[in-house]
Amino acid sequence: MEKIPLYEQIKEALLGRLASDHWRPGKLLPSEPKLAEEFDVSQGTIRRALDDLVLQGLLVRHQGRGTAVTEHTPFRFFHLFRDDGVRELPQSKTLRISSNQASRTERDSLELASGKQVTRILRVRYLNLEPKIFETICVSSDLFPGLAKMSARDLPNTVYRFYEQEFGVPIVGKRERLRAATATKSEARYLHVEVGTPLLEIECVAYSHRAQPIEWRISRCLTDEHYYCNPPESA
Amino acid sequence: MEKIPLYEQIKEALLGRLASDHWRPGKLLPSEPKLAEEFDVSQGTIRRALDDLVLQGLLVRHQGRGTAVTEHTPFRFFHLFRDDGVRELPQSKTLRISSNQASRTERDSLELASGKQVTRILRVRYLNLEPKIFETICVSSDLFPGLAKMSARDLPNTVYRFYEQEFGVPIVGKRERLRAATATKSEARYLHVEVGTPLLEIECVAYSHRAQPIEWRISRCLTDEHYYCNPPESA
DNA sequence: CAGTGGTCTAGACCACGGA
DNA sequence: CCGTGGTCTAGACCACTGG
Repeated sequence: MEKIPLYEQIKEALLGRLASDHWRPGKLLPSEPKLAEEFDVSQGTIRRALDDLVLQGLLVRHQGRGTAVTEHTPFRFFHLFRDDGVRELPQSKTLRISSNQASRTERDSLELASGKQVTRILRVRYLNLEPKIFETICVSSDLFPGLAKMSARDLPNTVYRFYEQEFGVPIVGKRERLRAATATKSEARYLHVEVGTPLLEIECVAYSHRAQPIEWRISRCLTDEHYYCNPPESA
Repeated sequence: MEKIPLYEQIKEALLGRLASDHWRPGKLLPSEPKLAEEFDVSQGTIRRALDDLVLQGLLVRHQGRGTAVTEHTPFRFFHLFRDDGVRELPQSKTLRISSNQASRTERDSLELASGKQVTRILRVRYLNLEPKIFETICVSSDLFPGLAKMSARDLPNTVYRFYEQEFGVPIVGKRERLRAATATKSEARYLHVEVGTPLLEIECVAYSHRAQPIEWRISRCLTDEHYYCNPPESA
């Protein structure tokens, strides 16, 4: 019936260990010969599986050292660049954390059953000390218990690392949809611009292993001094 | 001194043949054993080189048939989707083709020496019969001789295929920068909207083999019924 | 130095496509 | 049916990292 290649099965098995906190980011995996022995396949087959995961960005190889779980750099999923090409680390100020029943759109994006609760985060992000991004984040309350009761003050700048360390939920990919929009009254106030100023709207679903949607986010960005780049530049 | 892997050298050699019109899109390459014999390496090394080129999107494999040069689908580099997720083929109306000395920005984007000539194309693109994109295209006149003297009527809908077939210049990759903007008076007229309507600006450099920049393009898009997607969806 | 991943080989068997 | 690419093996040698 099934003719799934060995290396695919091994990828699945490794994904399982990555999904559970079996291996933490930065940690070295067993060496290729070890894995080959464990799965009872040749080293070449292990390499094929690892190569795929490296390509997906989940693993990093270092000749002479070993293969490690990728550490999240804050830039990994941040696609805004300053006009001169430099990437800046955004500072975030959380405005509000609240919890409520998921809307239709939220349920669709996060693949939730109707009636489920979501936690929403509202925040402003600063680039070079100026407010540039107005952001709404939405996650399933089930996956992030206690998040709704946190103080806005305690939420870190970059939440993906936080998701992983506090809730054991790794973000490994995302899908973004972009549109042009204009600033609402509230956005205009927070971003220090006039109502109607053009904004770049980034609607984004972040995924964990096996394409499970974790976070739905809408970022509305001032692009007077920055641009969104695809694919991300090296610098 | 040199420690370039064999498969990298082979990739280079194959790229050379792809760049010259040695092999045309859709054409089958020699089989792996043939190539292995020709380059005097093992089949595994050939596979490694081909795998890389497939990953770059230059080649396509078909089990039982062979390895072929990728044919350009009009969608390959078109990232706009209708709100319901469907991709439409844009219709284009060319407004003007002209030739002039390259500006500073154009020289930088296309890596041209100062004083070089460029050919500019101005056009409007339609989605579902409605004008949605106002586009400026800029290419080196040296690479596209005679293009400036063409009639706007004779320019096809999708130019990348045209570049390749008429001028032997294949487009294999691009880099896009996105910003939010507002419609100028001229854009407003062509797109049937009011001045100040928000537009998604896509500034894009298209590359040929070995990262040679070929085309610089600015598309200003109405995103009232469409969105830009990264990464591109399957559908 | 021992152990890691990086490259390369020579072979095997299988799944698929076309004549 | 043969030739194609797809998977898998077992082993070689090299380059790099760390102690």
